[in-house]
Amino acid sequence: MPVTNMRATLMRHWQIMQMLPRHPASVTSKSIHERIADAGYRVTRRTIERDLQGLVEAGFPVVADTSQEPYLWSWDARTPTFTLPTPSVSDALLLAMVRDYVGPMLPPQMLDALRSYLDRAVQVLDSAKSHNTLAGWRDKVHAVLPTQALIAPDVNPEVHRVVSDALMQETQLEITYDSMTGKKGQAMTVHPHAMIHRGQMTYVIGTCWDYTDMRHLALHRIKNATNTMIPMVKQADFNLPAYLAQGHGDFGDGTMRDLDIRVSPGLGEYLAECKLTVDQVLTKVDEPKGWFRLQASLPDTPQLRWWLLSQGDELVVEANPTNQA
Amino acid sequence: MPVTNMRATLMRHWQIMQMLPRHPASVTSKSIHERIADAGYRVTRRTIERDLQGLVEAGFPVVADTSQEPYLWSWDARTPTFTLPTPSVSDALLLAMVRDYVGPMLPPQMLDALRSYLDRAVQVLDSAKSHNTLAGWRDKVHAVLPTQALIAPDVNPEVHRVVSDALMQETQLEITYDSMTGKKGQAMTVHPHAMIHRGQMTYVIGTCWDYTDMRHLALHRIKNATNTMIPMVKQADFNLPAYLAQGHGDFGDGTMRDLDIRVSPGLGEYLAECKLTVDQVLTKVDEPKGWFRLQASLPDTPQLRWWLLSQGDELVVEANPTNQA
DNA sequence: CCGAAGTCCGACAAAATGAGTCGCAATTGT
DNA sequence: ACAATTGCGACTCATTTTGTCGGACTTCGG
Repeated sequence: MPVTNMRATLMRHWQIMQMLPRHPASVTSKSIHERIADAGYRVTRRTIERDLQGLVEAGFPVVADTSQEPYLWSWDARTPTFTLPTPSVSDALLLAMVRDYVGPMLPPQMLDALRSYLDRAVQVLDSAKSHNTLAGWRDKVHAVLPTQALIAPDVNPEVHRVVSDALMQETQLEITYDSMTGKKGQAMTVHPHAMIHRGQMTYVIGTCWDYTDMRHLALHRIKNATNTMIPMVKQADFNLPAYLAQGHGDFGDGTMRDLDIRVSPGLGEYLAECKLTVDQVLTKVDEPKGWFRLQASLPDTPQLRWWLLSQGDELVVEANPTNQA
Repeated sequence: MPVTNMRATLMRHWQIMQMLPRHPASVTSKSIHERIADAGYRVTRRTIERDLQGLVEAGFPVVADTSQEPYLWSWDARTPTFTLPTPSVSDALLLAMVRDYVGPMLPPQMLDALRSYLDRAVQVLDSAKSHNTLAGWRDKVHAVLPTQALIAPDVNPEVHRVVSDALMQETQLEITYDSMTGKKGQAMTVHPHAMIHRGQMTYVIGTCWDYTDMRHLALHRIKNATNTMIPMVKQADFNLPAYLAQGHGDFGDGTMRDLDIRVSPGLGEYLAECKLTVDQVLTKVDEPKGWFRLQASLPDTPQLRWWLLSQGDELVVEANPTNQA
């Protein structure tokens, strides 16, 4: 005597689809049944089995690994990411540009994670072409990078996945590492405490073996990684924000800097619109004709110094640059 | 006599959900019926009506504007973006970092388009916390911006939407524009030819009234925009890549530059991993002890010059900088 | 090598519900 | 004001869904 409410079937299918992971991850019909039951659907296991098969027959890219029992169900590895609601045309246009724009400046693993979403946008645009009068959007939009694009080192996606998992599960890692000093393939046991992205590089911050000092391991220099599933030894006093504030990882140390600079007319007009801080003060000066004086208070970071340097002769630092508030 | 195959209903529901736009855009049951029919589903309009109502009753955030007939159907404006397959934990971790990483350096409209996707990732992580042993992922990951974050000017989302639509539909725009020279709220008729993002700013490239010269209009200076739906007058010889190559928009002009520079030990090691080009040649030199010589051939862009300048005394240009191949 | 436990699947029957049809009332547009 | 559209309740029939059961097969452990 099924207690099926009106549209229970539709919702159940929906839920099942949400539970399926993308290949190579997978789930058994049993675990789906349990989770579906937890969600309040009182149906038989047989029904779940039929549902799964039904999804396949309905044309969804759902696959079962029947080489062993119990069968392992998952979305086909190549399944594009569906999104609902479907992005509107102007959303999609923007997303297509995001891809060109951030692509070159993102670490490659980050881009991989984004790509399936962004590709969806391109799909939408291409399919909208027929409905709408979408004439060649590719020729109409362009993105210019604000920075020089460096080519990021390759990170093995498998390594990235294993390291992320261990980080989240707080388990020990076994890795082989090509150290900067040239030693290749060194085997190490790592207790991962944190992960940071900096520029194009990704680092794991952790301790090795029984040592208590933190080391930075560049992800692209890790050649193999296995998750031992042994709980890691946590350094109780480790705290990422505090650690970074101490100057590790090229962050600012939280001190503010009172900037007082003189900028060229061109840069001045640019900064009037693209502000350095929301409360910056920009005033015209007479000395170099047409120039501006800009005062602002902002965190003192290496990036800021870089930026100041990179402006060349468009910018003159007025007050003592290392003056701190 | 319904000719319903086995899982046709599920697929039809799926299709309908894909057709619904997010509020405030909307569709009528009639247009859905037509498109569903085009997709090969031979069902009555009555069935579509029932389907829509069924989705609401099933708990989907689908809303109908019944204040007038025909009813207007859409996803609720606050509907978060669903994604299928659901991102895995390591995907989601990466996406959560993408948000912190690219957020400050993206033009705000771009970020808006991404946000709903990225928020989904955070959702996944927070919900995974219970299943998995996800202990405080927020304290474990961090992203450091590679560049100084400038605060981008605000763009009216409505303006952005209208301009994008006109660009895609090739129709004329009526806008009011605050020109750089100080003239405020000037009414203009624009024939939009292209849109570019450069740094934090977004520009429409187009002609105004009956003039034939291209103008760059900064999106954040457009205060109002209406799509007249009148077909635009196209400049037949306009071609975005060619136009940009002529130097408009601060692009390179396509010429290559043979770079021959000397870099400090620190920068050299960095560049060994984060290459400027795939075929760069990096060799040790003796002159300044520990320094490297780097040779590479790459497009000559303003960004490259900026980058060269920004390295300060870490870098010495060896050959004639304006030498072109 | 054998048995126990688990898994998949076909078959069957009863119940639920999906879907076509019709007609009426309300809204919209000319 | 009239014609056309639209939404919706009601009715009916047949398709589908779903629980149950049993057989065949797989896996695992001793």
